[in-house]
Amino acid sequence: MTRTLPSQYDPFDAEPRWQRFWEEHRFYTPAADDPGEPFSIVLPPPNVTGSLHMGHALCFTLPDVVVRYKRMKGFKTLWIPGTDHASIAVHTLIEKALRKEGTSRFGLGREKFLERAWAWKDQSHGEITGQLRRLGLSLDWTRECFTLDEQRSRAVVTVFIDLFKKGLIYRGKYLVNWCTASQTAVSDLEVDEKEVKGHLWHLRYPVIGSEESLVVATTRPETMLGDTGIAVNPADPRYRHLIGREVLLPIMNRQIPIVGDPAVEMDFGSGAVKVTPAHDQNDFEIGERHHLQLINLLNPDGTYNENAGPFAGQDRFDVRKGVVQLAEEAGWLVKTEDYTHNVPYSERGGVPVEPYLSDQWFMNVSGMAERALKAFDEEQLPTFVPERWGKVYRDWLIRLRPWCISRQLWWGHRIPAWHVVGQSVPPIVTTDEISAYAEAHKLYGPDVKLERDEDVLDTWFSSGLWPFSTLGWPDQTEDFKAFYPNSLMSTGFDIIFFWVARMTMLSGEFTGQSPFHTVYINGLVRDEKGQKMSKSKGNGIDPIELMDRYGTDALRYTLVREVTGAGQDVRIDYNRAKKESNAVDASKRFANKIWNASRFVLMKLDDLTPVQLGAPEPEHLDLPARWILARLDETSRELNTLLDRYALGEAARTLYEFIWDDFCDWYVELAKPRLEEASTRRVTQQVLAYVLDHLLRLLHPWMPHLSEEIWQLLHQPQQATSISIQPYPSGEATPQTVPATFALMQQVVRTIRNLRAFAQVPPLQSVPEVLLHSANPEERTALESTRDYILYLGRVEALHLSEQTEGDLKRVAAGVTGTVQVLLPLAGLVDVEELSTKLGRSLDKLKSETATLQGRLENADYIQRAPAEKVAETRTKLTELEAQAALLQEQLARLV
RNA sequence: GGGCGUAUAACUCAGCGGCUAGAGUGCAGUCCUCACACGACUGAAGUCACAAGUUCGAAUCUUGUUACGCCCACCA
Repeated sequence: MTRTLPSQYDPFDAEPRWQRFWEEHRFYTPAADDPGEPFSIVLPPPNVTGSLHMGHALCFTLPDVVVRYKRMKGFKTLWIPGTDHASIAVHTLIEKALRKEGTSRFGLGREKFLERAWAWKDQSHGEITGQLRRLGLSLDWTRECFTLDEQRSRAVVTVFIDLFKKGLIYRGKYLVNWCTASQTAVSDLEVDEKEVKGHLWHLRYPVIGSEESLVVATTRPETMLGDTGIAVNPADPRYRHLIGREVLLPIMNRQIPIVGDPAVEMDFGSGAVKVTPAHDQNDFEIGERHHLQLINLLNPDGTYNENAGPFAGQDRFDVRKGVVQLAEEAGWLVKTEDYTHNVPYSERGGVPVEPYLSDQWFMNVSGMAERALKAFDEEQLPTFVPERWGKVYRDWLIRLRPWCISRQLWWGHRIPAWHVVGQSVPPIVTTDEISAYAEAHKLYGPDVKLERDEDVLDTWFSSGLWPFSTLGWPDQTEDFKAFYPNSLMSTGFDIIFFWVARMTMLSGEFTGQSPFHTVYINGLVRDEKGQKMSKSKGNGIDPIELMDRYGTDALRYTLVREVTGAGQDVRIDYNRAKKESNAVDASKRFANKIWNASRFVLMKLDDLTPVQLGAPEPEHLDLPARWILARLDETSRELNTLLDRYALGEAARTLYEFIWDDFCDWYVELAKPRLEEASTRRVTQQVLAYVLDHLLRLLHPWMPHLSEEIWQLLHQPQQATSISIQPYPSGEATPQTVPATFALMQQVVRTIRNLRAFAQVPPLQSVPEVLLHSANPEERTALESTRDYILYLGRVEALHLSEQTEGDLKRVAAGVTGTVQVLLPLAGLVDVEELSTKLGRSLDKLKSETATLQGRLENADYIQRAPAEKVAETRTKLTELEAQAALLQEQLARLV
């Protein structure tokens, strides 16, 4: 009885089946006290802003390959999934929706707004977790987290209070990047510079008590209304004498001082700079150094306030026009130049950000950064793969500035601080309102009234705690003890600053160690034109579309296979109209190839499992069996080495070659006749079953569903188990060398096939005989031992082995491989001319090769300096090539 | 202004001191062989961007040049 399987693999049937199976049976849910060395990792939480894109698919599939490998290697493996509340992103989405409905968050109120946000989150979360499952990731869903859930919120509050008590979180009036669209502060990292064609306006301010005047250049003339100083370089001979004097600021008619500051570039513009400390970061710093006044001109919505004199109430862009017009009319506009410069835009709001003076919460991270630097420099923690990203990380840590952690939004972790109404005293920072009042009463008497701070925390505050908050911290849970620190973090290089650095800093502060040992940095996914996929460009490819067409395993395999040097970008060819991708299609065909090879094996096993068949016994093995088993071990060893180095793509390619070239094209073909013969059937079954079993395990990290499907068919397990928890082949059990005779046989077969094609013999037609000539007796013995294989694979009826060339070469197709001459006698005359050309070309190539090698050997330096083994190698090679050339020459000679 | 990456077959990419520089796709030829036409076999296809250097030996290391791409930075 044989099993009948469809001739095409159907991923759409198999994949959801195994995904449910894995989750139901909790193969990926380790207990904290399970035996084994831990291997732990957390999923970089996707934003609940919508659905996943190709970048996610790549970023999550890569670690899944590692995680599945480690689990099979016997590690106690934990991979925790989760999602991120994405404060500003979700907030912006909801506000956009409200605007369409003709209202705003202020019209709706905080409570209703948050209801909307939670509803949005639920929907997006459902979509995302569905996609994560569809990708076949071996996540432990029983431990799923959300950055805004109760336990994670506890971690956030704990950290906030602690850092506040240490004085590392503080509140103050500082210049922040203000997004006038979402009316919140944003961090430096959330600002994108855009090149904009603007103007450089030169304005003249008269120096008081002098005939002189100073010309300043500016790209934002409207800010002159808030100027409180002029700065020049103290080394500048043009202006040195004016330091300490004052100019009269037009429009506002304010007297403002001229100060000397080395930050001023003498070569740029006029060499004199207007200083607006409340509206420019540089100016703010100059202002601090020289105790200049701060005048805020801006309202949160981007209009100018009462400090703007005649321009109060106007929008910032209108004020610019107004000021320029006034300057022109009054004659203090010296000139206007076209000027292309970078303008900071709010990443989320899409409008130019304004440096804005406001009350914000900050985190002083300098101490934490120092600690992270020390861990990196002294212990290589974390270790970056590839290494070069470590430098990027390091440079960033050195230049860190205080982190603005407050956002004037509603969706997020509300800051746990209560302000005392009507009193200018420090806020009370604590866990909840009741304890806030308790403390307030103690400090300020029974009548105080408190108001909770309106702001929420930057999203990255909670993400920064992710490696340990997901393990239950601040509680000292069993999970935390067993699985912290994490073994690996896999993420894109674009968030090394946003995220990786913040995790290492906060982890150092709160857990005393690096949150993870290794950081694996993956590249971007690019589209068919090589452009970065992004929502704004609309060139994203939905991974679901590719999975719908080709199956999950095909997509996974493609993504990983295309990743070569880790951190390199991945380009997916894609025909948008047809929704087709050659690369993914190739992987699908690989999957189908494996399916069919397995189908063949299963049909030939007489319904016996590998266990029932027993392992192949070394003493009964023939050459092909010894060869494929040795190649299996060799491949296993290579895969282990490569995977340990995170060379996931290279490992994928190595396995591909083994499965397709060695197993399918050579071993399975040779197994066919041996299965027909009673005496060799059993051992061949054993080898086929054994190799299939092991190659499936080798394959499992990349193609979990396909490998599981076949493995289950092969083993017919009586109880629920999974290939994903079977040992990964190490290749160390039988470290045999690959038999060289097999390679000789392959060469001869290839040459025969080549000659057949040359003589236009159809693939299925047998040729009556082939003559092999070799002067080497050992080689003849080796060839003799592979006679059957050559006959079968070459479709030859008879093989004549001899020491010397014989026969009429006008009636043969001839070729040479190594030192073996292969002659294929033909029924008719060969096209002598064509054969001569062909052989002549081979000979020319050989001769140039030979010349190269000869030249090398004639070089005394080479003999002296190159390693002896290389020299010996060259000699052997040369002898071989010369013999080959001689054979070819002889053939050619006999042709004419 | 600093820093990084990439340039190899028509296309997408491997190889990163010593194999006759490889794969997949595409192309050409022969075949629907009882696992697979999502397949088998065979073939054609390359000044390894350019230049100089180091080395016995360079696609591979160094320097420079060119082209493309990315990151960081307070020249108003």
